[in-house]
Amino acid sequence: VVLGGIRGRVCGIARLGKYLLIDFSTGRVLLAHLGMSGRIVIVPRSTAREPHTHAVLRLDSGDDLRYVDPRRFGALAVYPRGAVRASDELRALGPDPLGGGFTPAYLAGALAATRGVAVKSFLLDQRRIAGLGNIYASEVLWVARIAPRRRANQVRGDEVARLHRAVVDVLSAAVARRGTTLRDYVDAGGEGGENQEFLAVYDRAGEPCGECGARVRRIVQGARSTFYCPRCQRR
DNA sequence: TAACACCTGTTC
DNA sequence: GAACAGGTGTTA
Repeated sequence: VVLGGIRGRVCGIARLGKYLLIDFSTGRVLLAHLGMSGRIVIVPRSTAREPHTHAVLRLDSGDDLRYVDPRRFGALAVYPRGAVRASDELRALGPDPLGGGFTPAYLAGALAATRGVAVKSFLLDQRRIAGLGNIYASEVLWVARIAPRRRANQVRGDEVARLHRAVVDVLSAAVARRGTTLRDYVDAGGEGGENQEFLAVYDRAGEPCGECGARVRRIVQGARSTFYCPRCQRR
């Protein structure tokens, strides 16, 4: 597969929200989003090609960088370096909690600016905060002790401070544990992460809350599963 | 703001 | 066969 004439030396790799940015010495940037089932793997060129391999970059090392995505919800794009930030993909993203700009004051303002949306859905909105997905949204709210159906613009004061800290802590911990592997996720070396062993509520409906022992509940919000503790997260 | 669409694979 | 899955964009 030809990727917009990508060539040259990889001179940097960065992440913004759920987007991976691979910087090439020739002035181009490969933007990748893994969607639900995407993987980027680096394997010897002789390795048999997996089904659903949509793109391959030949590396001088003799390895291939392969983009594999059975469900095809992910995407690849190439931009000149100077045009990446203004691209359709990145233009509207909110601050990344592990980058700059995600402050308690920002969060308070973003929450207050909403109209009636549930705080769980707020956390999933990449225009407000870039990088939280369905797993971490539930985990964040459990850590912050906020009920998922709470209206975002009703979250105030000390709750905002707890929410801000929870967002940063949950994401930092997940990255430190190299991701959450429930089904598909692996890193470029094919290794799964460890964070799934530390999930408090996600995918744990019916199990006791580690804090209070109440049964974790599953509800559906915006067609996505939400998990929470009905005792620890009363409001 | 909710529903649905886009896809394939896994599990019940 | 149905329900479900880590995401997001469009439509009503």
